[in-house]
Amino acid sequence: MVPAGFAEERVMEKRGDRLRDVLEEEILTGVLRPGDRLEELQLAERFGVSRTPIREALFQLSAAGLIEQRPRRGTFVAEVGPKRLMEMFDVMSELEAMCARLAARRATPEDLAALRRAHDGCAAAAERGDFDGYYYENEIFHEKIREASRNGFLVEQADALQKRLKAYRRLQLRARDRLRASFEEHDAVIAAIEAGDAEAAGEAMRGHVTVQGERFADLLASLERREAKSA
Amino acid sequence: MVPAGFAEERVMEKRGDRLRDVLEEEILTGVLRPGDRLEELQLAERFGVSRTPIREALFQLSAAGLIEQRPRRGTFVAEVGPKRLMEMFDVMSELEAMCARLAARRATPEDLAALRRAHDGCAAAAERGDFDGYYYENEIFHEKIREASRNGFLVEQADALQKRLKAYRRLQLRARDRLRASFEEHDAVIAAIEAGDAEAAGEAMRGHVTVQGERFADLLASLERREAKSA
DNA sequence: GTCAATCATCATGTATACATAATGCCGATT
DNA sequence: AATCGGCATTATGTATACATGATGATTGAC
Repeated sequence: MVPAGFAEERVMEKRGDRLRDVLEEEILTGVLRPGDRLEELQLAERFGVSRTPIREALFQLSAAGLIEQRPRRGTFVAEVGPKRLMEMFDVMSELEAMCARLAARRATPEDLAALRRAHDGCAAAAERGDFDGYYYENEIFHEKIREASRNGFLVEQADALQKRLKAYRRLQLRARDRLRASFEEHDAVIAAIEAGDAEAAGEAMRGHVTVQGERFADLLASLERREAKSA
Repeated sequence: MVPAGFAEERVMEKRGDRLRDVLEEEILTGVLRPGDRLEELQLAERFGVSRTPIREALFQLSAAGLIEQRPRRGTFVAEVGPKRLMEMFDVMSELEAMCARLAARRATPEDLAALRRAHDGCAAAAERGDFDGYYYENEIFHEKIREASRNGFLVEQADALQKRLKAYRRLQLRARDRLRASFEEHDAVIAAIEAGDAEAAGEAMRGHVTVQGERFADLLASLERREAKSA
């Protein structure tokens, strides 16, 4: 029987956990690209460890959906087609909408202040046409809304799914008008949350995420068509 | 590079996968109860394998949220408190509501027929006051709605979360009136889906799942209070 | 020259051996 | 008597050795 309550115990991290973080980062940033093979021996040599912790890391990434393990065949960075990407964004939209609805009902004054700061950060980045900056501030904005939902489990789920989708961010179109449109959508969301209008907040957020997903999926589809033609 | 399309390849299952299934079943059915310790050596001996595939199984269960691994300390069947259980049911409600909404829009005639059959199964079980039977038919009903959403990713997420919650089903109250109330809620859901009213279907489903979650959480809270008192 | 079957190669799956940190016992000290 | 600290124990973390199935290259038949 394990004691019911365990506060902040500083726990030694396993090698596998650190390796997972490194590999995850490389997948999310595109150093490792969808379809790439991950060979255990090669990774073991690269990191100077045995295969055992490597396998642990791979299992964790596989469970997170970032890689795909095919027994006896090897493991590969997950490839997501347009159809599935759309499905994932549909769910993401819903989770984010739920966060926004709950945030509208439960956000504390501190939550609202943090949210407003993040929004201002987006504004500044949009103003100067700073795409990378906007991307960064945008993540904070969404994160603050999630936190304001005051549902820890929901936050975990949303974060996990966002990670899976993040690997496809490099498909993002860098259109100036999209930057402004995104910001205006944020504006509608934050206004609804501050007004305590849960339904409006949810709807605004759903639309905001969905349009982003559609753009990704369209672009991905066109890329795949091009590849198919050239192959 | 992995081939883009891989049809039905019969793949050999790993031992770890089979072990995961066995342990999962034992957790979901309550043979292994929240807080129970899982010792690798002991499990290895029990199943007649080495620790390696046992560890694989544990990693998978850990990722699924069914167990908790604390480095150097051991692994335990996950314990979920009332607060977190409520959070999880809130998310479950939302996912199921989303399934219902999508089902109302996209269900094929075959989907609707299967759904109706499942509903009739529930009716029969409720009629004869068969709690176990209703539980079984109820699962099919929900599963059919999920399938009718035609969003494979959503179905996966909903299934995964349902598994995590399933471990708490033994808390279910066996009240006859709850059986009838549940059935009537189902009736509202299926009516809205058949009518193609997405919003109504979603709302009906949300309420249906939420009320169930509240009952679980209340019961769990009362159990924990009792334990705390006796300790 | 093409195709298919056989076999060598190698990455993955599994077992075992070794390393190390957490746990609990026991005795010494206050 | 109670508490602290050291030591033995043991389960987990890691490395290595062995087993096995997938891959593809070679060879032979047509």
